[in-house]
Order: sequence, then C-alpha cells, then structure tokens
Amino acid sequence: MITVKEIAQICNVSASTVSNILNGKPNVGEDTRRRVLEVVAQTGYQPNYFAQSMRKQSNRMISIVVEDLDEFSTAPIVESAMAYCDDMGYRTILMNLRLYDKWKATWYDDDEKVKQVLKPAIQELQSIRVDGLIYIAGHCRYIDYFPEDFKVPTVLAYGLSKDAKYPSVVIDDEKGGYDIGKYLLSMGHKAIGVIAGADDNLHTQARLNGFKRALAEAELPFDKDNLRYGEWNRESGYREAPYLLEKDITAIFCMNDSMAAGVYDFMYERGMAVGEDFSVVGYDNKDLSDYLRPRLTTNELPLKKIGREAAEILLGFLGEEDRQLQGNDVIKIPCEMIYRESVLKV
Amino acid sequence: MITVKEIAQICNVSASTVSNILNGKPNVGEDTRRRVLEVVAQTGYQPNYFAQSMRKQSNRMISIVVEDLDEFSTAPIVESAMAYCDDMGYRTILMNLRLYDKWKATWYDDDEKVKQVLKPAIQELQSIRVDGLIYIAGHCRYIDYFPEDFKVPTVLAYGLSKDAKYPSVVIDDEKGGYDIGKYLLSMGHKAIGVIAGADDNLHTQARLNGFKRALAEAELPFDKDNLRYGEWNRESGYREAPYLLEKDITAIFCMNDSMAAGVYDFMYERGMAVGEDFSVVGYDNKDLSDYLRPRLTTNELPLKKIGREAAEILLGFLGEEDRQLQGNDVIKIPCEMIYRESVLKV
DNA sequence: TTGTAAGCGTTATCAA
DNA sequence: TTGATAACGCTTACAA
Repeated sequence: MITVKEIAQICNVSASTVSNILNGKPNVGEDTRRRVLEVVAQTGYQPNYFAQSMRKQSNRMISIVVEDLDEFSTAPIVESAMAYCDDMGYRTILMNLRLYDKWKATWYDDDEKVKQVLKPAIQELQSIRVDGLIYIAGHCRYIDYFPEDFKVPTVLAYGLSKDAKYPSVVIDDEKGGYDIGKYLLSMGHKAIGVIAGADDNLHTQARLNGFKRALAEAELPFDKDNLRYGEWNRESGYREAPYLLEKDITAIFCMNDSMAAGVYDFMYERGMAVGEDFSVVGYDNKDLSDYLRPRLTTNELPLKKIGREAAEILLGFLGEEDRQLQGNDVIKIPCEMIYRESVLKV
Repeated sequence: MITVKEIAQICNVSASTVSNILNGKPNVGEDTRRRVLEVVAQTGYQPNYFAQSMRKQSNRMISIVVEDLDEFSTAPIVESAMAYCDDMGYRTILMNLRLYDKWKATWYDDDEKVKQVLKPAIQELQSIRVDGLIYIAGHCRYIDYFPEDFKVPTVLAYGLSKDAKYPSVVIDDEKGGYDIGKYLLSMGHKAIGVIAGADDNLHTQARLNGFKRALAEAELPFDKDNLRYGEWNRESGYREAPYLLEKDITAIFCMNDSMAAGVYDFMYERGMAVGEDFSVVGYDNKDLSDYLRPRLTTNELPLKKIGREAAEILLGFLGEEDRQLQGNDVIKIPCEMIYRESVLKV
C-alpha cells in the first residue's frame, strides 16, 4: 500500500505538498500539481482511512445499528438510510446486534440483555468517533438503552425514545388504524371484529385508537367483545378467527398480514370465502398479502420513508451550527392503503 | 474520550505500561496492574480503534460487500456470515453497493457499471486493510469485478468466480433440479412441464441439467416442447402456464416460487385447482409459498448455510500459515425439499 | 510556492 | 518491572 511519503519521494516534493494537492488546497504550483496527480493516478494511491480519521478527528461517518438485519422490516430501512447518507457524502457503518438470531423473541422485555449486546457496539462507535447514529429497532417499542452521558447525536427509527432525548421516526399507527376503520365503514361494514397484536404493544394500542376514532366519527360504538388479541403470527389469527366469526360481524381488521392469513386458513378450512362471505383487512403489505386468495387489502408500512427520514433528520442536525438535537420529536410517517379484493361491499 | 496517556497520568505510570497491561502482557507488577485496571474500569476507557489498527497493521476485520441489501436472499446470508465472524472474534464491515436500488435490473450484464460502483468500495476496504472479503451477489452469475492485482483474500457467496481465482459458495442447483425431478417421478408424474428462468442464467441451466438427469435415470425422454422460459417473476409464470397446460402433462416444475404463483393465478382464473387437477412445484421457499392454496411444495434455498460456509472458508484460510487461497473451489450447498400439498399422486 | 515539525492514540522495541 | 522513544500515515500550522 503506497503512502503520501512515497508519492512525495517519487515526485521530489514534501509530504505536505502532496497532501495539500490531494486535499485541493490552493497555493500549489501548477506543474507540481500535475506531476503529483499523475503519480497518484499511476500508483493507484489510496489514502489510509484510519490515519486520516485519526488526524482529522471527524470522519463523516454515520453508524447504523440494527437489532436484527434479518427482520423483514429492517433491510428496507437500512437501504434507504444508507442511500441518503451516500448522497450526502457520509459513509455508513452497519452494526448488527442479531438479537433475534441470538434469542428469538425472548429479549423483548429484557432491557439488560439488549444493553449487554449494545454496549460493545456503542463503545466501538464511540472509539470510531462516528458523527451520528441511527438506531433501527426490530419492532416498535420504547427504547432506553443508551448511557446517560451518551454524546453521539442519535435518531431512532421504528422505535420510540423513552426519555424524550432522541428524535424518533415511526409509522403513524393511529392514522393507519383510522384509515382502515374509515375504509371498512365506507364499504358499509358496521360491526367489525379486530384481531390485535399483543395488548401492551405500541402498534396495537395506536392502531386500536385510530380504529376507534373512525368508529366514533361515524357515531358507532366499539364493542369490546369484538376485540381479540393475538401474537402477530399466523397461528394466532387462525386461533382467534372462530371467536369473531360466530359474532354478528361482517369484517375483521387484523393488525398484520400474518394474522390475516391465519383467518384465511380458518375460513378456508370451513369452506368460507374471504371477500364473499366475509371481509378481511391486514396490515404491513408483506409479500404474502398479494398471494392470498382473494388478494389481501392491507396497509403498507412506509419502511423506505422511515429510513430516509431518520437519515435526513440526523444529517440535518449535523449540519446545524449549534448542534442541539431537539429531543422528544416523534415523526410519524403515514402508511399507504393497498386496496385489493378481500373487502366486499355490504 | 479518555486515552492511554491520561490513564497513565492518573496512575503515575507510563503509557507503555498501561498498554502492556491492557494487552495482557506479562512482566507487570501485580499492584500496578490492579491500580491501572481499576482506573480503566472507572473511566470507561475505550481503545481508539483507528489508532490501534494503524499501529498494528491488522485489525481482524472482514468486509462484507453486498450487491443489494434489500434483495430477498441477501440479509440471511449476511446475518449468518456475521454470526460466524463474530464467533471467531472478527469484526465485520458491511458495504452495500445498492445495485438494484440504483438501477433496478438493468445492471446485470453491464460489468462496467458494477465495477464503477465497486471500485471506491474496494479502495476503501484496501485502505482499511481488512483481512478478508466476502462478496455476496444479488443473483447467481459469474462475477469478475476484481482488479488484477487484488490482494485481499476473497470468497464469493451466491455467485461464481470467472477466473477461478476465488472460491465460491453457491446453491447446488443441479441437485435441486434433480431432487425435484426425482420427487415428481416418485409421485407418478411422467410428462412434466418446466417453466425455467432466463435461458442464459446459471440457476436455469443447472436446475435443468439436474432435472434432465432425474428423467434420464428413469429412462424418460426430455421433451423440449414442455420447456418454457420466464423471467423469474409472477407475470411470466402466468404467461407461460397456458402453453404448458394445453400439453399432455400432469405437473409443472417452476424454477422459482413467484413463477409458480403465476401458474396458480392462471389456473385459479380458469377454475382449475393446483393439487387436484394438476401439480406444481416451486423453488426458493419464499414466504409466499406457504400462503398459496394449496401450499406450494418447493425447494428451500440454504441461504444461512451459504453465509456461514463462506465465512468459514475465508477465516479458515486466514488462519493458515501460507495464506494460499485455493482458487477454483466451488462449494455447492444443497437445498432442502419442503413437501407441502401442491403435488398430487397420479 | 514549498518544506519542516508536530501531533492524532496506539504499541513495539529497547534501554534503564 | 517500568519507561523513553519511535513509528504507523496523515494533516496542519508555521516557517522558509
């Protein structure tokens, strides 16, 4: 690996001159510049990134920490955040905590476990002196893992800050639930069942609030008996379906596509047809929703937008003079309704 | 950020002593060690990673370069490669070329385009002096993007080396095609249609070869009229289905799940039922295959195994004395058949 | 316009 | 057992 010093020797100039040329400083003779640049090109010289950052104490680098890269929601967020950072001339370094890989779903409520894994990552990114951090949660919840004296400007994506110290970019679940309620109402449904996620989950609560608001606007009561809680998976949709189907309702709002697929499973088994005998709406717009029969009407997660927005906020802040990151900002990105054929007009 | 020098001052020792203690060197007084370690713990001292690597000229770091992080096959490969590197005490740095993000599918045959994007990444990882590189292709093909004099030990995952210089870890498509052929035969199917991928594609060719071998073993001819080429997407499955369905065949082998879903689409439209009137097999075992009705029998891509194997090969090599990376090794990882209900016995 | 010297935070060498 | 010194490759004052 060739260095500035060697370039300098070859050109019979000093290292500083080479450095100045490389960094586009003025006050350099035109022919020296040409000569040096030529040698640089010939030798394929590459600045040593470590030496550079060490000397400059700043490196235009953003660290992206993800709870698990292999979660379905993570890669798109990362991709779009990286795209924006690239465009703005920041390089990114990805740190993958692999929380699901290590512990499946058993770490959710175990802050200590997470902190233990996060700690070395944080230490490393501090030692690297990254300019900022984007923390991408694997599922939405309150996040409170950063040390008291954590100085790196940080934005949370797909998760919320507990202590209002860091801005968060999350999906607008309240509006999502509201939109689904409105749509179902507009299709003539009045008695609607809900298969929610876990009842202490933030998605669950916000989506439910939005849904209730839509009902309230139509002056329709919300019947608690029509609400069942699942665990976000196909099985729980299948499990809860019969409770709802025996009620006097015409549609089910499932808080994700997998649970909706579980409802399909149950109805298929009973010889009932979604979209004919009964309406179903999902949430997420995962791939599978387009392959169900009938294709599932659902609400698309704005993952790419979340990543970009998080990056924009972080970099926007870095550009500012006073570097005062405004806390307790929660940016809510709306979902987009995807209308397919699982809802019939009644 | 506290440094060794500061630690040294606090403890009234020299920086070298602190460094020695930190690096577990012998020949250090027991009480100095204790004293220093205590201060280190109290202050939360973190070695500066840049300074360390600069000084040591080696940093136990593996670079993982992906063509696009948001491709369905990429994240699992990355995840498992990272897991193995972590376990072996190597840190990883991910570089995302975002080829699909930038150009959709128009870069496939444009080596120059790819090289242009890869070049700065390669320069950076050379400047970082990574110990090794895992290149993860977005889809399987011959990869020949590295400069002549590229010295970083490299393993290809999900893609093949053109010049036999780098080992490659790919899926065993030949066996995959063979297994599907065997299975279909065992279920009594004799005349089988095939919807292949693009005809110059490596997956296509290998899967077809395997499929033909299964036929040959059963002394059955392969009828070229029963072979159609698609573009790996749902639409092409839908488009090619009618050509095959009018032939005198009882099953279709689709070379991926999306095209199989296209066949489902067509049959659904015509009121035919997969698994009753006709059998279909897919490939990949993407999420959707479990949600089709009937659930799709398919061949699962061993993505996690590919990532791990690639990392194992690379790190195994790094451990060796002579550091001679054996080229032209192609490691083929078998797929796993997932038997569901889309194939009927005839 | 160019060069000298110092320093970023470590660690290796060698002397004390 | 400990410490002074140099070096990794680069940039930046400042001097020439």
